[in-house]
Amino acid sequence: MSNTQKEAGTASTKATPQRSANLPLDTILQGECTEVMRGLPDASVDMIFADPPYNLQLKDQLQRPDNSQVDGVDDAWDKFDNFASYDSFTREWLAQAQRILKNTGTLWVIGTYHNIFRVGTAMQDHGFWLLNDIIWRKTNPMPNFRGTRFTNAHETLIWAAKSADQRKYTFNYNALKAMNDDLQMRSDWLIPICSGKERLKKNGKKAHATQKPEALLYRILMAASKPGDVILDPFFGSGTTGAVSKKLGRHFVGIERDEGYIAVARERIAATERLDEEALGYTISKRQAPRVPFGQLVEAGLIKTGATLYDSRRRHTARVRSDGTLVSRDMTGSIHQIGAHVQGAPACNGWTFWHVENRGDLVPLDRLREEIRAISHA
Amino acid sequence: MSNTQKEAGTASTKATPQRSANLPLDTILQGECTEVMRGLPDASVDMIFADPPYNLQLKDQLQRPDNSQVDGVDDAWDKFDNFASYDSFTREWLAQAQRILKNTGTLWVIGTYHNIFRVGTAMQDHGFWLLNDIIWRKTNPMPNFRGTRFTNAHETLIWAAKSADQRKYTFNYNALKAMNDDLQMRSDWLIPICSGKERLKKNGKKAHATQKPEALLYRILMAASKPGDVILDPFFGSGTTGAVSKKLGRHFVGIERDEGYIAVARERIAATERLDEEALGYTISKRQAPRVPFGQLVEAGLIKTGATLYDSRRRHTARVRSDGTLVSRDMTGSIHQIGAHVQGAPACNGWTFWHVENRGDLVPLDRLREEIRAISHA
DNA sequence: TGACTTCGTGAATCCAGAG
DNA sequence: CCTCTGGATTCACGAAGTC
Repeated sequence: MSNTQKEAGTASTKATPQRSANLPLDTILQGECTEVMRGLPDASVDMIFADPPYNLQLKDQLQRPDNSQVDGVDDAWDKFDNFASYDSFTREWLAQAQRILKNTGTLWVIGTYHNIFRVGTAMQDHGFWLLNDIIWRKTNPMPNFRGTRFTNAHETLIWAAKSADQRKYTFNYNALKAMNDDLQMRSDWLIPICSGKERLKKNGKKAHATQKPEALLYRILMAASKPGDVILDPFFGSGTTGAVSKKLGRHFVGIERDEGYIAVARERIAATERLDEEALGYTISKRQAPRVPFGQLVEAGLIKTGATLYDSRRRHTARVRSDGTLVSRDMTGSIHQIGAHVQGAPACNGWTFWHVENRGDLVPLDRLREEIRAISHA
Repeated sequence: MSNTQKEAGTASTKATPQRSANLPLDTILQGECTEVMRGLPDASVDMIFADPPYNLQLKDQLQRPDNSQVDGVDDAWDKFDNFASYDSFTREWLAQAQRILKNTGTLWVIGTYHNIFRVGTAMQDHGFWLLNDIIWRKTNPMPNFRGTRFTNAHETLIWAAKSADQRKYTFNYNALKAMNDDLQMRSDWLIPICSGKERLKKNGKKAHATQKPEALLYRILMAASKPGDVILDPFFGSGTTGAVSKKLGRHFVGIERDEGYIAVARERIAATERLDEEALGYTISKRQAPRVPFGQLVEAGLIKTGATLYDSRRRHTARVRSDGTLVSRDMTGSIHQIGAHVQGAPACNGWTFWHVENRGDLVPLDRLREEIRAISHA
């Protein structure tokens, strides 16, 4: 720690931020969000979760960029002025977020209709590439007491990659699918609001007005980060991001202005335990598994040269050559090429298309590949 | 019809728009959205539903795992050079929409993450007052075929009043509550996509790439318009807004550029029938229902002078005086005032707070009021 | 007829690595 | 930049065909 950012609880000095060479892990930095972010190194964090102010009472929370006070003028101008200052605030922290994020990293922002449209627009303008907007559906929202509107029963999250050409972001597709009864996870998530024992209290009152449920952060971290990753939360608040990061074996970096919230968050995180390795395990996708060429199955003797392969309905056949290529009636090539060829399809995954016969049953090549992987892993 | 806008099928002339004195009801005006809107009078429509282009930025053809092609939106009307040109397009039609809308009217816009943030920002900048964002959750969305993102399973609607000081907009709270098993309607709506018989075909192919389900428009019109109201749809497309407006006894004004879509929509609307009065009847909002003073219940004998009232947990009591005021230990006043007083609350709805005892059970005053209304209505 | 299977399709910013 | 290739990847619903 060598600059204006300071670890929670230590004294602070106001000075020009100097960029530190590396990140202080699993700590809370006290200070203004944008200012502290300026001190963090380029391309250093794997994921950012941001829960910025929702712009509900802007005058109390924000000032113009030049720190001047917003005057009481007529409503329309006043409103425009508020939006403008909120926008500049948003664009400043987004610019820092984009700089700090690794190329493979993604940004999550949560908000409501008061602010989320402005945040989304700013993200697009900065070149973030939107991947999804996610709807957090609340099982137990506060009703609309006056009967003047619909129950505001959701909040919106925006999930974005660093830029349009960054397509290699972290997304644990299969883990999320597993969490959803083996169906692709959708963009609408049903999660209760934070209440009961999870809700942090201080002197009998809620410690933070907008504490997010851990289940929400759990799903986000499971989806878009890996164990050991560094998660930045520039609006740390009561520390939900830190607590869930610790639970899931991720590192966190929190930024928070309010010393009171920091104290609450530190205590909370200290009381949180990392889940054990078994609980941390998650479904990895085939994409992450080591590549196994088909020829290796022939080499290993799992498939014999000259063996006949069939598709699942025995409508097509091909024979295996010693170099791991296939031959059909009029063509030779890879398992994929021949699979595509016999079907007249533009492409084909030979691993799932072709089968070998075993005591009358057809076994897909994919299963033999799994055996190879299990052996070489052991 | 006296200006550049023209009814569907008639000849058109390009000329400077002159504003017409009144609206051509239940017709489709052919032309560019903003240009045609310039010809419509100020403060003349009760509700606007807008389904603008989403500005999707699709690159290559997408194939399903079975190698079939996805028939994506590649229409010219969805092509914009960049965000700036989409924004100026948006701001132009929004400005007209705001001018044309009655003070009591509301605007609905639908979109996805590709465009909705820009639309929402522009609406706020124009002074529209956002009332809710509504999530249309699709029961049967298209999956993400590549396993690269979450299933994009929803679209977002923004519902807004004309300006922050327009609070007397139309909202049929009770009708919506009745549609939702007597629970307050939430901001997330589960509705299937438009398919099957409802989906309009032309030469065996879908007539419009983005036809909206009638159930969606049904709920919107039930919520935010009254029979006889005028509904404007500046992006009329296949005419879902027109068809549902006719069904529900509303008038529509459609604007559409494409003659082919107009032909489809006209035929569709001609084949649509207005629902009968019984089906049309909906719960009258309590705020619109005739006001029933508490004293009227006393007058009617439903509550006896001197009777004791209780809150639902019998923690507080008050006694009824003959003039319809209540008396607690140290104060007299209306049911609302005394309800607030005994709780130490700033305000209280006495109709739901206070109960009378009936054979040991507590019955809220609200239920007795409903009886009065039923009697006086008959 | 009925149960069962197959096929088509929907507002979609939808691949990664080697050479 | 490019091209080429391996190979990973889908849910709900309606219509039509099959047994």
